[in-house]
Amino acid sequence: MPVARPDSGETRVIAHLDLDCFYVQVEQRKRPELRGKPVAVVQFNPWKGGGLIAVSYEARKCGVLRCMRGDDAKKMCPDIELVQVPTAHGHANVNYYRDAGTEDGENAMTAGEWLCQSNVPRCDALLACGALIVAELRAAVLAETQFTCSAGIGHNKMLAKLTSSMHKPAQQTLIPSSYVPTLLATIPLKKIGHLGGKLGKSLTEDLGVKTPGDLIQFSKLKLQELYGVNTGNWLWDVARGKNGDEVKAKVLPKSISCGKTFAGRTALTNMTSVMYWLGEMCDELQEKLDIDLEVHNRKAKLLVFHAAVQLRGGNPQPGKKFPSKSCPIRYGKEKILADARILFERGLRDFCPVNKSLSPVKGSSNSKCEWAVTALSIGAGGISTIPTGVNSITSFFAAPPRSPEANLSASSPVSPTMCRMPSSDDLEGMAGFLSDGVTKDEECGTLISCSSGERPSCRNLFHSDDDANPDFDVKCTPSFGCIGSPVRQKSSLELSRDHEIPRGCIANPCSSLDGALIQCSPVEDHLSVHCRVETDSHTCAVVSIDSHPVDISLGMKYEATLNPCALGIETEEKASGVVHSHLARSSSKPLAENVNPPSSAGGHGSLVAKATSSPKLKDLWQRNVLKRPSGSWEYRQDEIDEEVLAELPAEIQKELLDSMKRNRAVRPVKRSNIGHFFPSSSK
DNA sequence: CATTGTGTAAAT
DNA sequence: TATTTACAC
Repeated sequence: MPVARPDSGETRVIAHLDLDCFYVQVEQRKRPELRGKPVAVVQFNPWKGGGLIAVSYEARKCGVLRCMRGDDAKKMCPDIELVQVPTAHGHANVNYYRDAGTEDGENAMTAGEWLCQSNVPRCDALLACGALIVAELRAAVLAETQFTCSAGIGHNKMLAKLTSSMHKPAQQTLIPSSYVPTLLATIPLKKIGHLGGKLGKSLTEDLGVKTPGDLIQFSKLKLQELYGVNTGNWLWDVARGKNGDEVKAKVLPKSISCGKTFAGRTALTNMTSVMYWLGEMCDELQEKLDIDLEVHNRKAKLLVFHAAVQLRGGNPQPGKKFPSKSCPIRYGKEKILADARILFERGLRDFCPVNKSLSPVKGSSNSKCEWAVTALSIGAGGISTIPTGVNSITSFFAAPPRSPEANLSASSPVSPTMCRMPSSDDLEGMAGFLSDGVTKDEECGTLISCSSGERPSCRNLFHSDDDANPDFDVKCTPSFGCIGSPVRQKSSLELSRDHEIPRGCIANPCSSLDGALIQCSPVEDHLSVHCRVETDSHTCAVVSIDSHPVDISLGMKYEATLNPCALGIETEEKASGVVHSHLARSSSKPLAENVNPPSSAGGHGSLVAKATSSPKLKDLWQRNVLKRPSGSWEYRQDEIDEEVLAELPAEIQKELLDSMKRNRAVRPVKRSNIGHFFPSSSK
């Protein structure tokens, strides 16, 4: 069947979704009286009121910026509410509640209006279709989580990311191809990903380039000469709003680390305090590793140590940095601590002037060489799935890694094998896969990819907290095609629950709930939190609670039905217990990696929690998750709201309807399945 | 003294 | 390979 393709190479529709000042929204949901107010979330730090890590839009109007100190924010905006990240604070006042971000921009057009203009090219009409879907998706996110998000819709990742932040909060922006040159000539260069640092600066200094559009005057050759072939080509594309990056799956972290800084007078100047803090961090690291082992069945291979150290006395060579050190990792708090100490001392020997070579006397000061540690960090790298089958036998008999000291003299240790990086072949397979309209996440948002005539699909939201772009002020004009707020805002009206989805270090105990049911189903990537749970049989299970309607609190009793599919067991099993701690890692992974073997008692694995709340939400859940064989959050064309469909021009409506018929005829039953995650096997 | 703490990826 | 550097959120 002949489909008219635009002659431009770019036919993709990519959307980028981004939660608005996410930490603030979490606090506001917990304390509704904070809604509509200037609020900032501060990271714990007694110095000058802590550092701001998220700022509400009301507070931004006063000029409050992320990364200011709490005290300064208070000066600029005396009414600001500063909420501490890790502290549990619980006065639940029922005050007025104002939903943020419901107001549309004055001159914003609806997607339908914009689409009905006569001069809209076909490729941009596709964008508008995507925009309608994204508006629905955002409304669904709001309904399920109470969080607003913003979105950008464009022909590639770069444009989608760029525009997602243009009309925050709670709005979305579509970037038609015709507007790209104007936009690129308008915005600061640093708004483009990877140009926010030194490369962007040198571009401005070397070439006087202030906007991405300024780059267009330089030949590909010139850019290649100055910045290398790869970067040169990339820059040449940037100038034209082109970007070939594919929407890739969010994968599990490949490393886990802990770090702390000791600024100014808090710097550590003796071995005792260094060992104290290293001990804390090693404990924390080991706990994270335990969790990763339980949840993902993975182990790390490498221990990496880094510190920032100042030399006080002697001859502090300017510019010399404390070296990073690494060694094979040995699991266990004490072992990690012992090895970290060795790595630290090894670094000190390299770092300190030779003539002052020191071997710090245990537990005493470092009188021989006056150093001050201003930062410590330890990490575990080379994390990969534990080998199974035959390999597990060999690894069972393999000698565990020795301490780094032992390694000095002994034969070479087992060398850590890093995770294989995707090759270009992989990426090619992925490209075909993606053009089928399957969605994959990236680290800071959800990207939705759909191509003409295919069923657009999307998967759930992943959080990001980057919307600090106060200087980013592009006006919304009709020709720009700004498409205002959630189309289906109404779907949030009947929500009156008080659920909580903590994330990251916001792991406060949540408000109570009764009768929460934890139901098992395969986990996809979501905004999520893991809870360690004690089952009746004293087995530790780790539960991954998803971004679905759910209330979780520490100490909460739960009942769980363990999904045979997710756990690799034959029949359904029951488990119950108490939520025991919040963990601070969001997770996302292909379904297959989520399968854990059952343990001897009770079993453990990743579960999805589901609360029995309002009928409306229950319906949402059932429609969007339970019926999906893979648990993915797929959007079916024939489930697009009729009102949304009606907004489209007749021509597009017809095309959508036809394509639905085709899909039904060709694939009567099949929806998304996990085969999509394995492009290499299908191609 | 003071943009923390994490994490990825590529260069060297 | 080990370490450093750059970048992002």
